[in-house]
Amino acid sequence: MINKINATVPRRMTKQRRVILEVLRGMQNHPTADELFWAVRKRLPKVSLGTIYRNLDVLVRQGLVRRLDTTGGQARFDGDLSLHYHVYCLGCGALGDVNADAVHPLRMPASTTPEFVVTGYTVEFEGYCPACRERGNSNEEIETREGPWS
Amino acid sequence: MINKINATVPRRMTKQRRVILEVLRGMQNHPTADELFWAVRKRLPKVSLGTIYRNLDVLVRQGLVRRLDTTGGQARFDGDLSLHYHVYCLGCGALGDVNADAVHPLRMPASTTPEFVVTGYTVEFEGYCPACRERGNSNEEIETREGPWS
DNA sequence: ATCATTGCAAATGGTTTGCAAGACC
DNA sequence: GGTCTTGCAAACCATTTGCAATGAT
Repeated sequence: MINKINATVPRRMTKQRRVILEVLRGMQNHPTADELFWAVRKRLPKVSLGTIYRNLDVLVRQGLVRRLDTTGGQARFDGDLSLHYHVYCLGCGALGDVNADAVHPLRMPASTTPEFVVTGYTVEFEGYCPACRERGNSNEEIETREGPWS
Repeated sequence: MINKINATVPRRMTKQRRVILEVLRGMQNHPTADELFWAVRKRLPKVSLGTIYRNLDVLVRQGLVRRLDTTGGQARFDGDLSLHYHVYCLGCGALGDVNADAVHPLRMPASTTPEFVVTGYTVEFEGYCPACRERGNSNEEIETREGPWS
């Protein structure tokens, strides 16, 4: 979906790179780099976290992996390249998937302050995952919002 | 816009807290904690960065300040509580404002995977600010996206 | 043979926290 | 006066980076 790639992307395929991609594709949890690290370690007991980060960066630049800069600090990674959105769990930080056709596309705003060239947008839904929904309904209070927010 | 607040929020008003809020309200740049720190330092030469962070946290919990978890890692803060959205500059990380009525409200998705209770959403536009637009058009290539993305 | 890539460890950078002294109500 | 808050510094945590050794083409 990215039309132009600015720099040359490494193409060499190492064992680590291949396994990282395979393991990521086999997970549906949108793992953090650290979660992926431990998953990959089961197959390559000597991989280092730095290798995970470096390869994720390469794979993102190759367009084989999506980096999700979700709420909550840690980046998450997605091997599913199809267009879809995500729901962030306000209770535990878990991510869920939202089908693309459930979301009406937004028009680019005609003007901004100051005047940006607007080229795209990001949408992230939020709410509570099945587990946190139960916890939330019993002990804690769930914040609800009256309208859209940013 | 938040209906329930879960914990007791400190109410004591210190000089630092007041000045931090005043300075933030006087800025339109959506400063990072560090930028705000230096701005506040001009008035309170002895404030520490920790105090900035602690007070921003309190002010956010009091509902007097919005924390913006934008792309790019660093949190940014907004003293403007009115409903509006933001544009992120892919070139330099600057933030601009998008008027609320330029954005058609989204419906909450009926179902997600797994089944979340969806309570809200976040929208962030992206593009290039006036300064980076010039730079981008000359030297570097600007990535454009065919459709919405998340 | 060349040069990207690895593992390791140290460095980075934003944010948080422990603590004793000081300020608010 | 009691407790919240401050300044300072150290701690934290996710991520990045320098380097000599290793691996892919």
